[in-house]
Amino acid sequence: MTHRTTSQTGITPTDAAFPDVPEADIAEVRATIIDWFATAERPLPWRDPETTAWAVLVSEIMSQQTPVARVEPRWRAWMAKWPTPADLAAAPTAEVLHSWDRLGYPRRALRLQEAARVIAEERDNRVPETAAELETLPGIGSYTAAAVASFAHGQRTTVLDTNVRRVLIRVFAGRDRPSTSPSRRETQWAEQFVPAVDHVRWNAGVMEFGALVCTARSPKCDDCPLAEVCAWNRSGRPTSATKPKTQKWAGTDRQLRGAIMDVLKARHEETLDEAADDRHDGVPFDLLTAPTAALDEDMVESLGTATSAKLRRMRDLSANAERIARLAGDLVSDGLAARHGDRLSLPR
DNA sequence: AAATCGGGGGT
DNA sequence: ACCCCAGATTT
Repeated sequence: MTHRTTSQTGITPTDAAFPDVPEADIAEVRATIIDWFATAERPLPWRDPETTAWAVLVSEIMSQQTPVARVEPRWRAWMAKWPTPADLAAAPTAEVLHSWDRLGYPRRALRLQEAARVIAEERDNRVPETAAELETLPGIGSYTAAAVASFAHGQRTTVLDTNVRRVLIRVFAGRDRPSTSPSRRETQWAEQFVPAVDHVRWNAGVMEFGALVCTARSPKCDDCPLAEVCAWNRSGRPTSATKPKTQKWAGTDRQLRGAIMDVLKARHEETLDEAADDRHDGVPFDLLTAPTAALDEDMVESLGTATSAKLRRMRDLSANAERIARLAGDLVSDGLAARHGDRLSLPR
């Protein structure tokens, strides 16, 4: 017998991992979440009706893998400095990275500026409105594209971040946490929960609910308005297998790059100071007096895909890069250099 | 599918 | 110490 259960549309096949859900349950959860959101919503500045689409986009990029509470002050300063895509597009990359400071994943700052340049130069400084168009921009994947299309443009999209995935998996599938990354099947499954109307408030509300109530670590099930409907709660909140261990920090490429960034950002500040004083005559060229343009290249080189092999290449090919590598090595000498001699080869 | 990419704060 | 955070991109 081959009869598989199908959803009411007859289009989406289902399995035990992503089961069919009665329409009555979906309706109840939608209403509960939207009502809860109306009373519990955090007053995040990018939710202000006056906020531009570009400002929403910036908030989403900054929020990738970064707690919203940490993003908020940084977003305010960033938007005050570069209010439009054209403003960011015209900024020196060194200044962009310096302003990004320690938000983490500095490659996001580079992609954001690349996206700003595309929008400014090819799209008349206007943020695309559809998720498909947004996803063609650098640094914008499926989540960010859906979020910007929904929150900035009111489009009906399926916003599937870590919060939404956790809520849906618990409430409708009875498991404690989603897989590492969403499958195509999961995305299709999640689409059915997005209502035809109020989809923006659903998207924002279910995300907020995951951030404030249905949290990963200590979910507030005792005070949860979905406790009676939630499949996970009803089945006793079983826990699944442990996730793979998180990557080490000490002694890795990431730590070295962080040290390099610290050096370069400090030198960048000194460069700006000296430029203001107009007294860098006769000072030999080194990292302390390198012009901003040179720092641009070096800072970019030290980011993202710069592997330890690449750093070795930098040291060999560029006198300036050699100084950077040496400075970075000095900075972490107690850790990396001590364990690996004078090489910048690092453990994985 | 698995690796890689930062940094900080909560537990 | 370990886990998690409004993920994206490369291998």
